[in-house]
Amino acid sequence: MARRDTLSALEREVLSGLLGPERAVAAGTVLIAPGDRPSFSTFLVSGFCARFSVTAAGGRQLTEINVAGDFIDLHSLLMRQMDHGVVALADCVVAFAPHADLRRLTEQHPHLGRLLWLETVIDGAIHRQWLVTMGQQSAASRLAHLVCELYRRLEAAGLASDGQLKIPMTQTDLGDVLGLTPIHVNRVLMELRREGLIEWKGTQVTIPDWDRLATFAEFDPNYLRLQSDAV
Amino acid sequence: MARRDTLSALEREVLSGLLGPERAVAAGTVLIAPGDRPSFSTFLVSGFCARFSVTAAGGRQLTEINVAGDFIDLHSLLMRQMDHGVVALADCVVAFAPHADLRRLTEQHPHLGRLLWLETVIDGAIHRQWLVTMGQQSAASRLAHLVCELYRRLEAAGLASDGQLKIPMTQTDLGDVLGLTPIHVNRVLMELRREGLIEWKGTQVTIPDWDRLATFAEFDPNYLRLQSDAV
DNA sequence: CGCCAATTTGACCGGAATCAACGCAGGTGG
DNA sequence: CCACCTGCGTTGATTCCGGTCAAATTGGCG
Repeated sequence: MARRDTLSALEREVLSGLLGPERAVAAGTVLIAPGDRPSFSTFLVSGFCARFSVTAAGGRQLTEINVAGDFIDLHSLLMRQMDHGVVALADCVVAFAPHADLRRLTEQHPHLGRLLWLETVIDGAIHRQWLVTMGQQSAASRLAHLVCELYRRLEAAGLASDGQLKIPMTQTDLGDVLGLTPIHVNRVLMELRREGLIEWKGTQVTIPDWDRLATFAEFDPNYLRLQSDAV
Repeated sequence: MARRDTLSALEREVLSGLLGPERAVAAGTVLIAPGDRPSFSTFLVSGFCARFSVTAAGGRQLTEINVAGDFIDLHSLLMRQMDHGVVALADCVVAFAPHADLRRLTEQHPHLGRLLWLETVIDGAIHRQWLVTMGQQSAASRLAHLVCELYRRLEAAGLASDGQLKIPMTQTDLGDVLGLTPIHVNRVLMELRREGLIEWKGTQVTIPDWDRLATFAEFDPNYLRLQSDAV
């Protein structure tokens, strides 16, 4: 969160005192089920997880990917009952921040409170951008856009550089993000490989030419608000 | 906002002091352009407007519909530069709340601040639900789902009842919400009419059998958080 | 080695886009 | 009053992206 605005020493101390002990979580675990009423918010220390909703037909839609450094259900402080679930896509380490402490923080440290608010607002901006890609872009552009977004976010977290990133997701997971069948994800991925836009082997992904991929994906990082911006 | 939690007399007074004079806005006006850095947030007194993004190919995606009683760019208090625009779909009346006043409010009245925060969090929940319908549902279900959402939200605002609501949107607008061409919106709408799920004449929409429509749309109003819930 | 999950490939199908008209109302001006 | 225009809604013919069904291949791991 420190990358969004400068923090005082006191503020840093308050933040670090917020989180309880760390806990390891295996890939595939449902961290929070839809309909839950958690009394704490979950901070993702490391790993990959995703917000999901399930439809009557059994389909699963992932609505956001969370990476190390994200609060994954901060909004449950305000919206008591979860409208979606959170699943670990890879092995994760998480830590919990009790809602009571978070609420006290917002009252005693308004600036930190605004930073937390900003985090939830950025989640909304990510959702909006995904809506734009879902409604207006081809399957290939959508996949490329997702890779661009993950690269920039992982880079900001110090987990990606030199066009290299790890995406610990199966093609089925990707389909659940993009609203595609895993078969079609595969076809589209092969197409991106043929075009030389992307290399993808296991979880290791390489972007040989960022500008070409970003252009193809119509990716504009503005919505991620990765630069510092006084709040 | 009063419908989300009970407010004290003082809080009601603070809220009502927040808004400047009202201003009428004609249908089609772009209230806020993408990239703007507004110094105030806009409250929609009456009318219909929508958040939108534009793609390189000239496509327009609407990412949320706003109805009377909504703050339409509250998040610009935190996220300075707009990641999207806001357009009036019908004639509207709006009023402005300066960011400076909003910020002071959050510091002096934490409970009201949390209610404002909740409003932005609900925007996120609406975005997530739209992502689910975009990724997992047919065009017909998506259109039905949109009608269900608008009905419940207009009902909460006292603007719909008895299965009757006004939706002042063209089929092109609907296509920009659903990610469809206006031609296909028309075909899908005719299908819903044939099935007796919906009547639609001009802006006047009738839902003859709510349960049947809600089932068809897989609509669960939970995400709208229309009931009161202490924050 | 054998199992199981994930990936890859192929044949075929269907929903939505595209292109092209046509109908219909409200408004405007001669 | 009627000719004309314009935006919106409706319909049809055709194309194509992505889904479905089925199966083969790869690869990690006990």
